[in-house]
Amino acid sequence: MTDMPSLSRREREVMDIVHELGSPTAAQIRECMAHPPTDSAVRSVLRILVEKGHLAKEYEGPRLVYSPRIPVVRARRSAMRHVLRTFFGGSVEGAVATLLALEDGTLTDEERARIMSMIDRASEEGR
Amino acid sequence: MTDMPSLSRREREVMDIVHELGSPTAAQIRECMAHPPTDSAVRSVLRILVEKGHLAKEYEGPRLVYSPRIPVVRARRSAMRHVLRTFFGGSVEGAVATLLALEDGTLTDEERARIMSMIDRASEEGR
DNA sequence: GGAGTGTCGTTGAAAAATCAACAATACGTT
DNA sequence: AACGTATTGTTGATTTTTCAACGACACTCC
Repeated sequence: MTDMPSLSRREREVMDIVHELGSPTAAQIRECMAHPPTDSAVRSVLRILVEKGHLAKEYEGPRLVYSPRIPVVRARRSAMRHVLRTFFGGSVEGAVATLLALEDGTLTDEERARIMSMIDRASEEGR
Repeated sequence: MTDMPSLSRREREVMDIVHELGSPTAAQIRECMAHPPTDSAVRSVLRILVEKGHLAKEYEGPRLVYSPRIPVVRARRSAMRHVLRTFFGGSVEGAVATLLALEDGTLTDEERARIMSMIDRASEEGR
């Protein structure tokens, strides 16, 4: 059904960076890597990822950029579902708890309000 | 920033399964794999993971089980922080939104209430 | 006892991934 | 034109990963 784990270590690293940056160039991707190999090495990975159908290559003005072929929304859902499953046993409550406790994610009043109303709406639609 | 993933595809798959199951045996791990290789193949990966210090091997009664050496709480935070960063640009609001929208995570009234109060508490403590 | 079954560990060969060297192209500068 | 620099794509060698084949051990059932 959902066969998509076939990404090597470098391939996954690159995919993550592309998701984080949106539509980066090869050079930008390289800059973001933990231990960047040669420029040509990065290009090899990029070529494979395009061949495998995970990345799209297109000219944005003069420069060549790479972007995910799977819609961001779907990728987000998939990633979130995965951590929910493997680290929180499917408990949305637990997941939200550690999300809120992350020091780097402080909420503004507006954000808090919007999240509240999201929960309200979710419970109204409650199947 | 000190990210040294250093896990191959199979290694990551096994680590995820161990996190999901808690303290599984080698056989249980194999059962959970998408495309399970031989029993001995699984054991090779397990041995590597113990050598690398990612898994601990111990006897639970008569049987040998494997468990993560990094505390679950820390692993959860780390995993959540990673998806928050790479898929949601650090937006807690966005992350909570897709979390609530996941079809497989339906909330009971109690859960909903607890999440609400968690958010309240978070905003009180908030800077 | 011994034949069958389940768990465990290691070895070595095949397959895949990683990467630097290289070649090709484009574009501006002198 | 000739040179330098930046960006791209490919090849092939090295390293890592993946995995089945084995061997050892414990235990059960006949």
